[in-house]
Amino acid sequence: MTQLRFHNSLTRREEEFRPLDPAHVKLYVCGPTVYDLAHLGNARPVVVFDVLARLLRRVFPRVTYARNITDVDDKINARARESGEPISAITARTTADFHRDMAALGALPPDVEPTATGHIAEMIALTEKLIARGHAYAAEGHVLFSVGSFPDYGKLSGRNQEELLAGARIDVAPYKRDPGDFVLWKPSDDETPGWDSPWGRGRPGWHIECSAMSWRHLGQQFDIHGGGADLLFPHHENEVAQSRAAFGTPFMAHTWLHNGMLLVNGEKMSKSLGNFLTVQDILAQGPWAGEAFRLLLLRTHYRSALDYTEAGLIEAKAELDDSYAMLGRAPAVSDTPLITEMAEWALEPLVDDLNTPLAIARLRDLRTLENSATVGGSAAAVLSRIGKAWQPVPGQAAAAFREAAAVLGLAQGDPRAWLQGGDDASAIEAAIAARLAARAAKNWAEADRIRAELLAQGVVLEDGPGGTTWKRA
RNA sequence: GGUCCGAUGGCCGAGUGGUCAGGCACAGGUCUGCAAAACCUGCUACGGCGGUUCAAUUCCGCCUCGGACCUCCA
Repeated sequence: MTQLRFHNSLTRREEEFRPLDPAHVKLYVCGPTVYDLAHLGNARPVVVFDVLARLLRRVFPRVTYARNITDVDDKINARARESGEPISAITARTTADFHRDMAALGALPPDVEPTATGHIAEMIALTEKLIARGHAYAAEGHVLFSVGSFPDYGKLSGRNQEELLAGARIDVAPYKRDPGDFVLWKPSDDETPGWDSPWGRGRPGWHIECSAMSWRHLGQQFDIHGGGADLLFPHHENEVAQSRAAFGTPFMAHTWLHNGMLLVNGEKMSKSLGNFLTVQDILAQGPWAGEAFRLLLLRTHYRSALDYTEAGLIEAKAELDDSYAMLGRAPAVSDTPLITEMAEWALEPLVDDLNTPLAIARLRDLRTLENSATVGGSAAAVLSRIGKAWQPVPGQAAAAFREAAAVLGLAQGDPRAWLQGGDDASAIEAAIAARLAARAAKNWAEADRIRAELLAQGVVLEDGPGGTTWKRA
């Protein structure tokens, strides 16, 4: 079995991944708070952990991937007050938008997608456990987690409690015993969503929901917990404290993975800064944009910061154009050990902390191998560089490319649809036929005029030995 | 102020104690009626200063710059 390695935020080291149960791997990722359209930064963990889930499914017999929907939150309440739109309408619409946007980025749905409002009972149960074990206390209608009761608090984010307080930009609520204590449950007035609880009508704090939902769907302890690096503290730190303190366990998730931030113009994209681009903004650029953005995300290692640029998106599109063109040329072939070997080679970098940039580079090598086989040329340079003696016949490297790219969720579409999709193409075909006639008559001026005319319409012609093909620019 | 991360060629972006990343752009070539596409070739980089070492872009220290986090944040 393939040995995966991940950089574990908990230990700050790369380590071998050993599932608690190799027959059933469990993954939890923090999902969106549904009050507004997903921005580019929201998309990064979705795409990154989608690749992780695909990889895990390839390696292990069973994987459960849980990603929550946070549908109770004060930002949602605030949005409802501003707009007058009912909360349930906001969350339902935003959830649907989220699903649509993530599907456009090629992200498969998680196996389970629990909602916070669907797990109020579990949150209350967890809070009761924490009170019973002396890790939480009720005060003025609130229930607070007592960080002083949990010695390991700060271990995940690598800080001690004194440090946390030193530069804290917070007003400490008077009912807190310790400034670091955080809310598990808080009271709701009549205008605010609330549920009956042992502490009166109220609503959960932010962090408790993930502890409750991961517990319900994955158990007290599970393999991997993922999310954005900005969630490391306080969100994940608090989750760990809640879950471990409630269950008396030595860890919550064994491995913690955090994706780096997506920047725009060198600055973190965030709703509070107002400098965010939505996934919709990207998708509006064309039917190619979702997959191009996915490729853009995966061309940078998940733990690094990624500075989004328009030029990068265009470059990603061009790369997909080339890949689909290659796939479109390649003949269909039956499976062979060589195809499997080439695909495995391309995917090999993923086992080392999800090195998608290197896997993509290898995909490009497979593309070159295919092109040299089908279009013509020498594969010697590539084979020499990668130290392989492969001699694929036309179609084989393309098949390996497809198989490997599937794990990245890329290049799975119909090449013809990618290159020639859009409006009715009959006029283009007619123009090409007219040009072929002109060429046959050696009327180069007319042939070139037609070609220029099509180019002005965004149609690029390519004359090959098998005839003239075209694609939209 | 505290904690952490990063700095690679015109741009993007892997990786490594000593032989190659890769892509884009650019230049030349093969092919083509000319192009385009494809293939080939070139473009020999690792922020600064010290240290360890036979050898440092890679390890260590300091510095500079950038970014993230310090209870809204993916």
